[in-house]
Amino acid sequence: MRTGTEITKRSRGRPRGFSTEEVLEKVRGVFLAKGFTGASLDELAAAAGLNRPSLYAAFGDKEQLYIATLRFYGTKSIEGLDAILAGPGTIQQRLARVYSAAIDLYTAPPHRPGCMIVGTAAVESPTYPKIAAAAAELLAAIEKSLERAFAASDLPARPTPSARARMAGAIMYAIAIRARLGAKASDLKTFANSMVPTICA
Amino acid sequence: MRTGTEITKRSRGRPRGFSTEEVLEKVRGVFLAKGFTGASLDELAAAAGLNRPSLYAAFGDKEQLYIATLRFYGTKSIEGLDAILAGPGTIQQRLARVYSAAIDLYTAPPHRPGCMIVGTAAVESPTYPKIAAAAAELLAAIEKSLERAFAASDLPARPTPSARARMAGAIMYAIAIRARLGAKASDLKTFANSMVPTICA
DNA sequence: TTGGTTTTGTGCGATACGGTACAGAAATAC
DNA sequence: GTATTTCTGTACCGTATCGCACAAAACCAA
Repeated sequence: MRTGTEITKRSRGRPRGFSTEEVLEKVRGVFLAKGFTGASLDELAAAAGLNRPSLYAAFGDKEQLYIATLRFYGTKSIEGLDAILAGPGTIQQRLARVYSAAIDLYTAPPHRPGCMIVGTAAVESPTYPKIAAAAAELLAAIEKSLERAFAASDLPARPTPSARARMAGAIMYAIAIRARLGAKASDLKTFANSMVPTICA
Repeated sequence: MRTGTEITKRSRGRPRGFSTEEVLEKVRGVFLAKGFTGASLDELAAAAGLNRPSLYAAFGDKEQLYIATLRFYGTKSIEGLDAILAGPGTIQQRLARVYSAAIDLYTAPPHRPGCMIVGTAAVESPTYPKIAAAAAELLAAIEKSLERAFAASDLPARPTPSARARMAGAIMYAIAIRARLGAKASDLKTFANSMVPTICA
């Protein structure tokens, strides 16, 4: 918890020329396209609009910057997920909306990036345990969010909400993979729509 | 098809001190653990037991070596998949056997590597289109294999065999992701077993 | 104004990387 | 035996990489 952007205003020295969130947002694009290992600090700094030493001073090394970006991305995504699931309509309609929104993000031009967790964090897991832990934590949070929605729905008690959540999550991860490998958005939407009734059976 | 290991025996000059398949098998371990970008030619050559120039002469650059490894891995995997699906038992039993075998491979020590396509090829897709194409081709072949098995089963005509295959594939990819992020084999097997009746409903 | 404090940006250094040239070694063809 | 062809291994090149020193700049407190 070292946010220190809003509250901590009494900075003694020269103030920063950037906001942490803005930097993470810009850097995310590079990490999402190239992955953690494939993204160079030069590219990251250029995308963020600042120099390597500034990046380094603000976030530590590349791994910490990546994890901060991943957490930022994940938190935002889960907020979006919660928002859709808290919206109107049947659980089927809300789940379909979740998939539709995810597919739009996953297949966004020009890179069809898929999901940052599934598409870039997974590959680094054996080498960087901290990345693996952060990614696993985020996937768990995603499934918790889904589980809450299923538990609050009027679906039959079996399968359990957590089993439904694991299944719904699995479908989402598979969509992310196929998007990154080039699948068309329309095919993914057809697939997602065909899965919603099964998940909610 | 440039096998040239068994048939082509009339090599004019000095014979190779290695077999293509052996090298691909050894190199696969490095690519699987580190990914394409993360694996260095030094590591790959050391794992293969030969020097960089020999690797380079035999396979071209790193990308070609990776794609050859991916195709080799994928072809072997699909052969194994076909073999299990052609075995005895109900389609439910055979599908459960497929997942069980996959989970054993995906959670093998020491790295819990998951699947090479899902775990390492996906991240490179935006940067290396040829890798993306090879990976997508392999996933399509996996789903074709599953589709044949469903078509030959006595399951209801709806959902269609191809829809069942996409779903079964999606569950497999999700398992691969979660394995690489550290999920326990037992949890994955529980999940897989819970999905088999749904896929075969 | 003066001193203290933090950020910025240039520039550097050490290393690791992918890829290759080149000479020697091991086999076959004649 | 000699020539030819192919593979092996050392040694190397240019580049890109991560990470950091260091001085100048921008701000606050007194």
